[in-house]
Amino acid sequence: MDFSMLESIDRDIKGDFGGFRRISLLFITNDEFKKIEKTSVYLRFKKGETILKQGHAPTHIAYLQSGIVKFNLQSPDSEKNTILTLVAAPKVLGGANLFYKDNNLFSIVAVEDCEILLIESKVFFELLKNNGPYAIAMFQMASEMFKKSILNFISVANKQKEARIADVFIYMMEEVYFGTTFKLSLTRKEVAEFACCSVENVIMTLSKWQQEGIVSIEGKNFEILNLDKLRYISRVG
Amino acid sequence: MDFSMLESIDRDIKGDFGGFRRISLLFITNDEFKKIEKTSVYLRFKKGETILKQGHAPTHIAYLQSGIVKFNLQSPDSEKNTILTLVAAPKVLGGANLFYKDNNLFSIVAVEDCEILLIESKVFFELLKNNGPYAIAMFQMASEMFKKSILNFISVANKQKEARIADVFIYMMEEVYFGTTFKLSLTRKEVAEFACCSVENVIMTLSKWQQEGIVSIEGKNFEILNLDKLRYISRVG
DNA sequence: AATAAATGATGGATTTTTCCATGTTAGAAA
DNA sequence: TTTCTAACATGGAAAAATCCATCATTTATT
Repeated sequence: MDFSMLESIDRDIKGDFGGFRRISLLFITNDEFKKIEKTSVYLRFKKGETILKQGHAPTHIAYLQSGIVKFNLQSPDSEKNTILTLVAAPKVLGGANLFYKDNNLFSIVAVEDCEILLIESKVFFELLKNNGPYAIAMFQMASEMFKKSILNFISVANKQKEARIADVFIYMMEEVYFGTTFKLSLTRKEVAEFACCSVENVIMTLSKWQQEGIVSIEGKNFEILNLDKLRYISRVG
Repeated sequence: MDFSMLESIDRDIKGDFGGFRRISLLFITNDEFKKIEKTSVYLRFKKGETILKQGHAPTHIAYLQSGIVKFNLQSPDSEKNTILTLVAAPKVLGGANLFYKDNNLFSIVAVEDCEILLIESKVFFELLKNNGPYAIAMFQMASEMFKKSILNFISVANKQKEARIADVFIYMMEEVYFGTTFKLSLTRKEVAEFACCSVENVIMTLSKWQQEGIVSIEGKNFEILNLDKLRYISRVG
């Protein structure tokens, strides 16, 4: 069961359902893919727009072709938001929503302009039923995202604020922006929702890091200057 | 996609691979099930024994026929344990481990004596490949457990200690012991690892609840006397 | 351009939580 | 039974994190 080929998908394909078509055609036929194509819509979402909504019936699967989204969880009892994870294109979105048979557990919201392929769940699952390997491949993609949530859970459960904020920035470097220099898509408040702490804590920590020369910050523009130190904080902080 | 029939499995079947056979035969043939049977072992685990170990290759899938297990996560950086969730029989175990292609993300440890069916992953996945609906059903079971972890995550991320401990006891009542009176399988330390707080906090909270008449505690024997109040604490505490 | 609203930033008081020291009790092992 | 170890229990000191008030800056709206 080696699906490592899934990991080296070209990030630059535009239109024509791009990467999703390519992944899918490893498992299903062109005719089968046409069925998906016919009942799918290709949409653009602006920063801030909700793509899939928490609590709604999971009528669609989303394929993120370009852009960045957050998995956003609104707790029923309070007005507090939690960001489960950030995801950069290209990915099959859904995570737990994908195979969870009740209503969507969380919302998926664009934090950068996104190109999204919305696929009807019914059609998609019909294909999965007839194609075990395709189903397993999709499960494994979903499991990867589950793993990210679990790792974030460990971080939140066992580490102190500073280490958690460090984890958030290391994650963004490695999994979202693919580099140490980036224009942050999240507000300080959203970073706090991701690291599960107060906004003040994020701001204070960032100021401190800047003074110590660990990061360079100008508004939304970040550069991680001392990754080793950041990793050290993540470990012992 | 209605798999509601999975939810009404008889809890009292013993031996002969019991419930797992029954679930499986909804999707696969008797001959196919024999393949599983041939390469599987039926084992008993004593309280405290590890069934699947974190970091090991996922060579086996476990079906929990009777007993209670914890999903135990040891953070790599510290000696701290986190209990992701508690699971009572009958269930297909594995959760993320089940479909996650790398090493097991967490350990599965018996907190009560257990009867376990250990199935070779290879054989199991061979069947899933040839049977989409079976694969989907198994993944949905795994997603249920994922949901539990997510709900626990929300609790830990947004609530204070007392509310989290309340959540743990409500969960145990509803999903593990199926009633308000039970002999707790976890030590106070383990409850702390589940609620992500210190042992002292658990002990103090329990004493307080006992004084307020919310619970009755005699060593390991618990009775929830005022569930409404416990739910109230979970909400606003 | 003017105004409003959201975001970013800072310091101190308050609250929450953990850590530490100490002691008791229950259960396992010799 | 005795001894030992782990679990349970409590209180106070120390640390961590949030809350609150205030204000500057940026962004969006009229």
